Amino acid sequence: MATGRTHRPATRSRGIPEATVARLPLYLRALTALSERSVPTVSSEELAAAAGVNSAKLRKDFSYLGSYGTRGVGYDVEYLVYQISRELGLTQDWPVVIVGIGNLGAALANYGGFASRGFRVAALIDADPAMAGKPVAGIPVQHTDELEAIIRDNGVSIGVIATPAGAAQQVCDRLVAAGVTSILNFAPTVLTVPDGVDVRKVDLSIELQILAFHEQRKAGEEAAADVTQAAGTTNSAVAAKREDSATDQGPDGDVPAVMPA
Amino acid sequence: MATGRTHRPATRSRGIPEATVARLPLYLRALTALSERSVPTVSSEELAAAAGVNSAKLRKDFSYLGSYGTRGVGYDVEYLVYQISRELGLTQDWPVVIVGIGNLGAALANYGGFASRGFRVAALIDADPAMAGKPVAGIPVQHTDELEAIIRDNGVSIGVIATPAGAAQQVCDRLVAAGVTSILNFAPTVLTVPDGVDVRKVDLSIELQILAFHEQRKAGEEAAADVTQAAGTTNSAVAAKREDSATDQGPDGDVPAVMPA
DNA sequence: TTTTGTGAATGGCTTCACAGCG
DNA sequence: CGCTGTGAAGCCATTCACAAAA
Repeated sequence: MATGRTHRPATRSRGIPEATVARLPLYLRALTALSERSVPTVSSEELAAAAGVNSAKLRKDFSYLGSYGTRGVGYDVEYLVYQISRELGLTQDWPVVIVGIGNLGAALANYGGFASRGFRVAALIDADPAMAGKPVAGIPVQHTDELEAIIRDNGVSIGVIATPAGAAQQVCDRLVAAGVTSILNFAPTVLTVPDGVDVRKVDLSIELQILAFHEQRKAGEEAAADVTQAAGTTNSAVAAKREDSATDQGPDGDVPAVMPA
Repeated sequence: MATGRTHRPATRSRGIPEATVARLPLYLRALTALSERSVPTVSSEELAAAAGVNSAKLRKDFSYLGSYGTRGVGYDVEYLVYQISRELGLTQDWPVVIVGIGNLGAALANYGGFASRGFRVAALIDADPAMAGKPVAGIPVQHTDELEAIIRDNGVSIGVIATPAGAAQQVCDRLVAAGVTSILNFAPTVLTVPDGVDVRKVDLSIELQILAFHEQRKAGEEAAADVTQAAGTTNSAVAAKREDSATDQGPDGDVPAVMPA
């Protein structure tokens, strides 16, 4: 952490913790669902349950945004939706390009949640000339040659990389050179970017490996623990309760660690 | 965190920090690349650079696994690959089912990294009867009715949910009831699971929203900061260097927070 | 001399518990 | 009285800096 935070006095204290930022989308989703059911207010307890966090954490998170609740009552759903949307920058709309229209890229292009809150797929880009012009999710694929022009013409600042690992760094460099400052990387590679560019990565095999680690641990403890288990099926039916790790219920979200490298 | 950690004295100290576990796959990938280039040893500095973390963190991480390095020299690549693989449980192979073979499910089925290290797609499952029998990535799709039988017959303990949000909880319940104890969730829903079941989620729109937050902040600071910027293009070409947030280079990975809910 | 392994210091996030407000 | 907002405490992770080993 360097200096920063000198400019813009802002509405309130600047510097929302990263962990909090990572949970805001979760709250927003839960609130949107409540809003659609026309629920007018919600308590920290209820909303926390819907978002899968505990209520103290939620209240602390909201306290960074300001005092938007009413004691003895709870939070106004509509108002909170607006405040969080604004905080996340979703009141404006962000043109996004997806580079690499293979299976995954196509899936992303078709993903509904993309178009919904504040994001708009400005272009699909692929290196395969045979793909050029072919529509995916109603949008014609353009060739990589056009990349720089597309970025500039559309004022794109967020790019999604869904290319094979080998092409990712090169695509990343071109995106950044053309003016992209936020990248969501689905390729299994560590991207190197200049200062001021944010990269987030989504990596299937890493997630699976983390699950495998815990799965293995369960198997080990199960074996060492109760010998109650009859010789039954070969299948590891871990039905027995376990008093291991975290108590917390619901997904805790990620502590993100965005790195303006 | 409850009691736990009574059974199995294990090779060394148990209890590897979650943050460390989340980085092991990253190290493993970097090491595998070195291994393929027949590099015999690597220093913490070099490996850290390849994995995108700093070297002190890497050394501390490895210290939880044991003392696998040689002072003055570094780490033996092959040996480390083996140790980390073993720690992550990748020396055995994990049958995995993917439920929901839409765009995303198909992309996952085709994803190479899946089959590589320790994971095997045991079955593809979809609720659409029209899909049944259709091969995706060389594997015939089976109907949801078969779910329980598939899990049991293949001893599956890891399930991937790629269904629409509305179906996710129901699918999750059936997976868990059939014996699955680890779930990777791509649906934008908070899953409720019994104790002892791990859930990890991958959520595109959350990642984008986090990027939007930082993107918005850049725009704000840019405006307030230098007025140097000529009236030029409408495009927000944030070329200027910034002295904001983290110093660290390379992707920091996620601090995962697996929640045995 | 080089580079690991690790106590100690630091910083951030979560949880607790309760004061304060409606 | 109910529920929010928040200081204080505790926990976990990162970073520092150096002693110890090869």
